[in-house]
Amino acid sequence: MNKELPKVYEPQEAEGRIYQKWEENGCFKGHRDPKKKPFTIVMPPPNVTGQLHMGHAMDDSLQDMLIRFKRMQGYAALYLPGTDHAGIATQVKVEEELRENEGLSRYDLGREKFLERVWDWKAKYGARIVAQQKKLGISADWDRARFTMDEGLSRAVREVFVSLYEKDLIYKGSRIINWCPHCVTALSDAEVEYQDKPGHLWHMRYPLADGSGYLVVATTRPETMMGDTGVAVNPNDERYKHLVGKTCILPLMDREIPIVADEYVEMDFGTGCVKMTPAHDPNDFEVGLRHNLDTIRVLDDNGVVNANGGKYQGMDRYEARKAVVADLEELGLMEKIEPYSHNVGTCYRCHSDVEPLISAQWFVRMEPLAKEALRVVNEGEVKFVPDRFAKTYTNWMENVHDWCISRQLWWGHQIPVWYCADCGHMTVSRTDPDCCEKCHSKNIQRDPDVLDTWFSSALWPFSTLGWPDKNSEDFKYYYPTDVLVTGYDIIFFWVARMIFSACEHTGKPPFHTVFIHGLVRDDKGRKMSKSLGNGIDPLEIADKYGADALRFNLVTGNSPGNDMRFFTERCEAMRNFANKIWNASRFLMMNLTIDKCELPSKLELEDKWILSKLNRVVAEITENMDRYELGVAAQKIYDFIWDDYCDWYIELTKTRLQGEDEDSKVRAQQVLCYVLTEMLKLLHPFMPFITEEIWQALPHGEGVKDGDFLMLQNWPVACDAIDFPAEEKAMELIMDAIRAVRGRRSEMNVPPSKKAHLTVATNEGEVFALGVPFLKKLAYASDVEIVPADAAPDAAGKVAVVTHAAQLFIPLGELVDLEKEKARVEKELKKQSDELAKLNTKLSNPGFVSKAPAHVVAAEKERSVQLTELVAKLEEQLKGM
RNA sequence: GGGAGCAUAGCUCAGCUGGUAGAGCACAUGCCUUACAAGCAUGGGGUCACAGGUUCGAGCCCUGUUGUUCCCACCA
Repeated sequence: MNKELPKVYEPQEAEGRIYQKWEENGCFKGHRDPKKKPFTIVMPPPNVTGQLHMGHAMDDSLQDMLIRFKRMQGYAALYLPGTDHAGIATQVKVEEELRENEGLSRYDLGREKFLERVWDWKAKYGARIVAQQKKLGISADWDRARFTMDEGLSRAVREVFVSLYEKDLIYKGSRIINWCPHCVTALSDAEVEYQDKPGHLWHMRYPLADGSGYLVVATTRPETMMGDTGVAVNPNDERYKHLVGKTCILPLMDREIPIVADEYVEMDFGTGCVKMTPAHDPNDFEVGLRHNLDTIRVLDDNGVVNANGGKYQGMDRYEARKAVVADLEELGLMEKIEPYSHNVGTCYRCHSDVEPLISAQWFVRMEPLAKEALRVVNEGEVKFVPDRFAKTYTNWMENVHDWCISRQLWWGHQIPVWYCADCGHMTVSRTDPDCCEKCHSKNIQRDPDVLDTWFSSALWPFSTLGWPDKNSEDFKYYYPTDVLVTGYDIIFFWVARMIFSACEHTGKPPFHTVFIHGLVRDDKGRKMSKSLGNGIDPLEIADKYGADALRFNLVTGNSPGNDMRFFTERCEAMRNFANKIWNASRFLMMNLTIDKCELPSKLELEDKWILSKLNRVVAEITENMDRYELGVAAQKIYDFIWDDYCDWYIELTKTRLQGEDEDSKVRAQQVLCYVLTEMLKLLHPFMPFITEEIWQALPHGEGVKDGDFLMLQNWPVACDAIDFPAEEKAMELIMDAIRAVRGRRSEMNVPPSKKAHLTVATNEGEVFALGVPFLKKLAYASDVEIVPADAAPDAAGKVAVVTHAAQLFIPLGELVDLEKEKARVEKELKKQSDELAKLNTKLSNPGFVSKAPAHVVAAEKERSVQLTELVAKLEEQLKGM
């Protein structure tokens, strides 16, 4: 009945085949099962702009590990995938393509035709991303894949917009917003990235209108001066008190502007005089409101000086800066120019400098929404893992400004507002109106703008489940979802907005846990980016080392929330690990005569040892998974498989497998098979492909039918029946002896092929009697003689090794350099007696004995006894040399 | 100006509620031991940034210092 595994595991071949099997058999599908508890993860929808990068690979892998774990634990698991229309990002890409291929702009095509192109793009790249995720083994329910501009999701967007408007939580207003002149659209605060850039502080003279001299203003942005409508000073500034209420002449424009006093001005910065440009600076705007200053916009939507800019009209903002500076210098009005580094806002998509300017836009009123969003986090209804990110979240939420949601783009959810040309009324409606709701004029026009792409992402956890359809079975069963997995870089963009949106519209937080991970960086710690060209393609890695190796690499070696560096060599190590399991399984298959996987009733010492260790590792890994310590869990299964199972247990069973005793042989196979099966389950969330492949080839236990899959087997549960602490300890005594003998032989460069007689002097005779075959095989003993500890042979002419439980003697006298040997024993003795001295100091400390927990004291006492014995043995040994 | 992270072996990083410092890679030595040389065995290598404090006991908790990274914030 033994199927043979191919000699080499080829992930390239196996992964696609296995994935297809899973998919064909509906393994990924979420089923609403009233008898089961749901466990739901909504996938953060990747943009349809391009392809999967390493960050996605990590994000998706972590989610897949959680969902596979929960699925095996018997939850009704739903992993809901999808993609995001990604407003600006996608529109810009399609525009670029259009320009490069056809030399056209979107305006050449017109809105409708252009949008057709974007839909084509979406079809192409959306599909590509899904294919890439499948390569990584992502077990999402693809039949339910959603897109943020699907009909249902668009309905949700519309419902949310209108209902917020009705509650006066959405309004239109003219305010200073962040404007990207390159993308030609408004941006929200979150979409501005501040960069420290070197610039200058220009000190410019503004002559006083009464001809009594001039004052000097300092600015980083001289090109906005045409829009100046005042100069402000601090009311307490003795230098300028006499000027307040007077006016000065705006150079180059010859406009008379007032000098006002406002607390906003810092006396000790610059000159203490600040030019006020209310149309192009948020602070100046506020000051302007307080002092009734005019608002003059001097830059148009493309960042070019407009008709208000006098002779600078038509110049780009940077050209205008140069021209203004040059002209002022010529007029002798430039007092000085200082180098000055300052924070410049840039567009998060194209990194052009953002232009603050006054503009009529739509906003979400944040203060009322933030309240509940803060409460659910503060009261623990939503937990962040690691919890320090809760603070990041609350800090932001406490200081959040109104959210600018309108974008001057075409690709996105068009704002459901119609303006009446006759009465000016705004009709805001869930369904497209054909007339003004107030005056019934047919002369209405829809707002051309679309919504911020994050407006629809904010609804993702419930819009994907059927909301606002109140009768949606999916919504009723799966909502709220369970865990949201994402990087810390989009807490503000997305997590925060999902939380307040869900609270407002569904009355519940969208998930109970936010599992935050860090960024994947390159091997030098730099962010992977297109401009640096240092991105590593996850698909290439998966191709070369296997998706399993890639996933394992991404989950181990870093802790939650911290960035990780990506080393290709580590993938190699993980590939080697996969190979290790493969070969261990292959070895087992080669020796397999059983056709059923079940534990025998009679267990040997080494069987109990491995089972007991397995039992503990099951409990620990399960706990680690429950606590989102995926990296720790992965490390533990790695160690267990490699060290305990492969390096020890398989070696320990070889004698039996190759021996004459049929019963013992079969029982060894049974335990090997059982433990391997359990290990495969534990490893499956991390390495789904190879574990499935091996499991399919193994004989199975009760209840497993043909055509079953490992991915749907039950997660192991720890149980007392295979907990054998005493045997585990006993086995370790033998292993200690083996290690000790190996160490001695290795130091003396004795090859394994040279077997030697081994004498074991011990009080644990019974245990060591069981260990004879292991000592023979693994400690290279020709034969083993066990004597009581007090009957230890004379060490003369022998090499002696000492462990806590035994003294071991090997007659290798002629190979030993006696002086070297003596030095070694002396060193060992010193080490051990130092340790013993330290321990005894501790034990003689009354504070320790009385205050430390009893089990700790007991353990230390026990250790002291053992160490005392060990030291005595070593001293004795040294005496005989 | 606020807030947070990090500092542990040559490198990259783990170290869960304080109780004998770990892994991978690299390095050294010996092994083709019939699953695996993508391997096996053995070994070297750490004042856990610094200074205090709490504790019987600190890599872990507290305070401060230094270095470093990041986030937020309207100082022209």
